[in-house]
Amino acid sequence: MIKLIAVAGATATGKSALAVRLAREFDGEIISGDSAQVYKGMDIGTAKVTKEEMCGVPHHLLSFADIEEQFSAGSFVALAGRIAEDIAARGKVPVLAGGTGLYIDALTGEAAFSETADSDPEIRARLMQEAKEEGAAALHARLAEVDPVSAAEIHPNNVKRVARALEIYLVTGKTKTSLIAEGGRQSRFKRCLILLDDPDRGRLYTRINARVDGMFEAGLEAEAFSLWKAGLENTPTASQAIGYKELFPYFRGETSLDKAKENIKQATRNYAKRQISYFKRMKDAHVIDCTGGEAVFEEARRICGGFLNGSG
RNA sequence: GCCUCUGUAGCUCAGUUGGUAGAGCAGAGGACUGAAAAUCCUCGUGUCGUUGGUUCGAUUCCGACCGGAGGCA
Repeated sequence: MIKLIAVAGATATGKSALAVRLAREFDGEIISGDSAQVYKGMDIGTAKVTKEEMCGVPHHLLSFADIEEQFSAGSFVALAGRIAEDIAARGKVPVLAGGTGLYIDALTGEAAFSETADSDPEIRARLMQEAKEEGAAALHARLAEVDPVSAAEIHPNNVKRVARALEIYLVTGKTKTSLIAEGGRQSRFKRCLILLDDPDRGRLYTRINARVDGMFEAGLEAEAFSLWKAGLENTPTASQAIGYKELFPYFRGETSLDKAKENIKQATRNYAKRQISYFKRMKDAHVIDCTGGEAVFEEARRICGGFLNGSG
C-alpha cells in the first residue's frame, strides 16, 4: 500500500500552508482534494494557493478543468489515484490537501469507490425530471421496490441521493446495497490524516468573514463577473462554487453588492459547519488546533514522521 | 402641532373574532459511497414596546406614554 499524508479541515483553517510545509519537510508533492479548485479561472473565490505560496512544491489537480466540464468525486478518484501512484513511484510522498471530505474518503478511506458504478447524466436527468413531475415520494417508492435497504437509509426528500441510488441500479443492474456489500475496491492508499480544527466556532467565523473581505479586496468581483459573462451560471458543477453563485443576482441587478457579499460569508460559514460534521466521523484523524501557530506544524511533522518511518 | 400606519424569537414577518403564539432566515446538532463549496434531516418560551383600564382572564379591546415610518400643516 502506498502511504500518503492527508491534510483536511474546514475552510480557513490553514490546510494549504501546512500542506506545503509538510511537503517540503518530507519531500512531497501536493494533490488538491477540492471540488472547486479544479476549475481554471476560479482562483480568488476558491482561495487557491498562489505561485508564491507553493514555495516551489509541485501542486496537482488545480486549475485544469474548464468551467463547462462536469467534475465529480469519480473523476477525482481516477485522476488523483494515478497522480499519487506516480508521485510515490518517483520516491516522493503524496500529500493530499483539501476540504472536500468525500474526495478524501473516496480515494483513501474505507469507502473507496467501485469502478463499476459510473454516473450516467441522461439517466440522472430523467430521474430528476421524474421527481419533479411525480414528486419526491414517488421516486423514493420506486427505490424502495428495488433496494429497500437504501430506501430506508435515504430520506425521501433527499432527491439527489434517491436518484443516485436508482441510477446505480439502472446502470449496473445491481443495487447500491449489494455494491457496497461486495466491498468494491479496497483503497490502494494508507493515509496519515491530519485534521485542522478550531475549537472556537466564533473565532472560525470571524476568520471566514475576514477572508471573504480579503477576497473582494483581491478582486473577486471582477473575477466572478468575467466568469459570469462566460456562462458560469449555466455550468453543471462549477456554478455551485461559493463566492460566485451569490454574486449572480448582483450581476443581474437584483441585489446589492453588500447583500451578495453577506450571502457569501453566510454560505461559507454554513459550509464550514458541514465540513466539520463530516470530518468528525473520520476516526483515524489526528486533530490539531489550527490556531496553535508554529506548534501546529511541529505536531503535524512529528505525527507524519512517525507514520512514514513506521513499518507497514 | 394634527392625522394614519406600526412596535411579536438574534433578523424579516404571520397570528390569536380575548384563554400567554408560529413560519422563513440565522444559530446548534446530525446524515453523507461517483452533483459533495452539492443535497438532506432534527431542534422554536419569547417581559407579544411601556403603563393604566375593562374582564374570571389581555399579547389580542380601550386610554395614555415611549420608539419607528409616512401624510397634512
